[in-house]
Amino acid sequence: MSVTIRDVAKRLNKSITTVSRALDGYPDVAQETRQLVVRTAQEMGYVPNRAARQLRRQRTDTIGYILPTLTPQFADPFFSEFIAGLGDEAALNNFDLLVSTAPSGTEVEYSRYQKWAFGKKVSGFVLNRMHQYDWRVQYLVRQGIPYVSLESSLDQENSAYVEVDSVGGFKKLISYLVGKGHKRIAYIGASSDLKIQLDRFAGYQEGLAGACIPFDPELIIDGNLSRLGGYNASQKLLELKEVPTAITCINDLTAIGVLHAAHERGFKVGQTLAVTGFDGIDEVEHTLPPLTTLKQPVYDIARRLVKMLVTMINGELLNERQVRLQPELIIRESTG
Amino acid sequence: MSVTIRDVAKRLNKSITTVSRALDGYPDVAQETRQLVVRTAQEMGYVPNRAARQLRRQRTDTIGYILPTLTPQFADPFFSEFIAGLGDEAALNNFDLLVSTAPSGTEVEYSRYQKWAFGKKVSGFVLNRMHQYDWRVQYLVRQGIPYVSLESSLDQENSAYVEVDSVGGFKKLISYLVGKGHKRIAYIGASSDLKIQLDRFAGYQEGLAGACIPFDPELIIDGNLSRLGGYNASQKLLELKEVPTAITCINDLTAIGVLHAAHERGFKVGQTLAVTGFDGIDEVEHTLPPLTTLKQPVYDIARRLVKMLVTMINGELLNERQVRLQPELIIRESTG
DNA sequence: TTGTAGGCGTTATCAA
DNA sequence: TTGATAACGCCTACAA
Repeated sequence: MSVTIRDVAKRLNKSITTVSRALDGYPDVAQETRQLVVRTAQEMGYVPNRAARQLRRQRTDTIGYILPTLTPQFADPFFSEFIAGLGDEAALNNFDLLVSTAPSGTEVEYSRYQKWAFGKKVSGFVLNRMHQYDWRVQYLVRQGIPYVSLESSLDQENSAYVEVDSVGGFKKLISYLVGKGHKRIAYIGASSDLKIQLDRFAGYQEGLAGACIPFDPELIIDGNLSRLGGYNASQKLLELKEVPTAITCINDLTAIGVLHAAHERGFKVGQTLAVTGFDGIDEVEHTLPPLTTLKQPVYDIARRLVKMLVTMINGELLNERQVRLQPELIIRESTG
Repeated sequence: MSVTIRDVAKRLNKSITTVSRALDGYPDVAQETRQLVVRTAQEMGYVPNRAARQLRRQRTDTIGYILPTLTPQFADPFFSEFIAGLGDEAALNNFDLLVSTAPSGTEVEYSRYQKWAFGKKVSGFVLNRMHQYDWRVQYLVRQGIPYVSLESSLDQENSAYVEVDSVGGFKKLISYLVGKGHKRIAYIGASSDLKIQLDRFAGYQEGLAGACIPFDPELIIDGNLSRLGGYNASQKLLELKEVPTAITCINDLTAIGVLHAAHERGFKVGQTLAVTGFDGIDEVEHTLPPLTTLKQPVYDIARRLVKMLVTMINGELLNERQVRLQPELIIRESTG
């Protein structure tokens, strides 16, 4: 059995009330008493029992993150960095981080959220991979449970979120490609209810329009956000009678698949074909050739999100509910 | 306020005892009552309060995983897959997964473990990235806290763990390379107190010995397990008067860095230079050229570990405390 | 088969 | 400045 507050109190011949207050830094304890209590507690190795504290305080100091997976075995470096950011910032604020996974948009996902929300296990959620209309937002709003998200959804006006300016970023990217003489620019995206698809695709279209390049639906394919998806999608693009000179991708993973396919078919990426990604995961610094991409500071975003969420949970005022960041265009050899 | 067991009881004009037992599947409640209770609870959206349950039961049904990081911003696909496995299997067993991060071997790491262990927040830990002698094992054994690990350490005879046969795998790999005519085979590893370094390097040495190839210390470098580390380490190897014809790496990330460096220096990987990895992360299926590697089933391993840990926590007998798996040699173009 | 009651370890209210 | 005491929501011996 581990040592409880009662043990400490007994040892000191004090009431548990006093011990509790001394430890929690209430002002109405004698200096002397406080020091004695703190020291003794330390000596005895006392650590408050979380369950008891939570039950009494009616708050858990825990935040939840349910990883949206496409396939069970997925390996996306984006997420390990994201989780590291969440974990670090949570720890810094004396919060715990509860993690689970669930296939996006399924019953399983719903029940996971419900269990944590209703069981009062977490005080708030971090969401990402948002949909244009996202049931998670609607659900949490209805339940009055705090949440923050990476990317916004349209369900709730005043949500707190961090968002990277994908539209602007992609426009910049297209301008850059156009500046290099590209006119036939393809886009490999994802399911159209995903916020990142909407934004990045919009940026793509606006970019083309800005350069007066007509939009060609033949050049748009769904790549499922994965390496394999990019690989397959680009096969089709590279088989067109009129092959594109540039392939832009919704994320880095997709682009990696494209590089693979292009190489197999003998395209010289960076010379006869330009390829770009989005995210800026470490890995694409070392692809062959290194990949031009739009980098978002994933780790910092994760930390920022947690900080915002903690503020909300503590009932404090959030001075900046909507944070908007500019992705950084990193030009590497894949675009010549 | 969310709905409690009391609310359900009141609605049914039953005692909370009956409700509790009906829900937990005790045999001593009437069929009829049970169905009624279950249905009503469902309707009312009742979910047991975890804190209360934990406090009462004196167990947390939570397992902890503290991600060992080298740098804060790290992005290792290995971990996202590992965490997904932990999360899925935990959920399946009605356990929660608490995640944090800490730089390996620091004070911070120690205090994180201590906090979770002492605060009774987790019932057990999953460890990985083991050291030959690992303070975590010693600590947990001393505290009597259940744990399982990916890879073994020497601290405790009878630990429960899952381990991939790195030694055997690497030997097989070396034989394969030797069979292709390689004689000058380099090895990029990591800090020598890591279990994976010990094993994989041992496999490398045994492999050479088996083929009667003398060991050349010039061909051994530390690559820090990262892409950048592999990139830097291979620079040195490729500058030797007598350049190696094959470079084997402790993990896939390292190998990716090597591919990058080799390409920059004009080596044709797969022709004038062979490169191999270890882990079998998805990403290396799409490198240029695709990478020969030893694949371990990360997702399944994670699930298996959780299953073992849960068994231990539940006080049941673990029939197989030491699980040993064979990595699968996947031959791709990077070795010709 | 069902209900009563006590207590898990804390914190908060109130009185001393 | 301190202490007695009552919850928080749940589970479980024990009684009915």
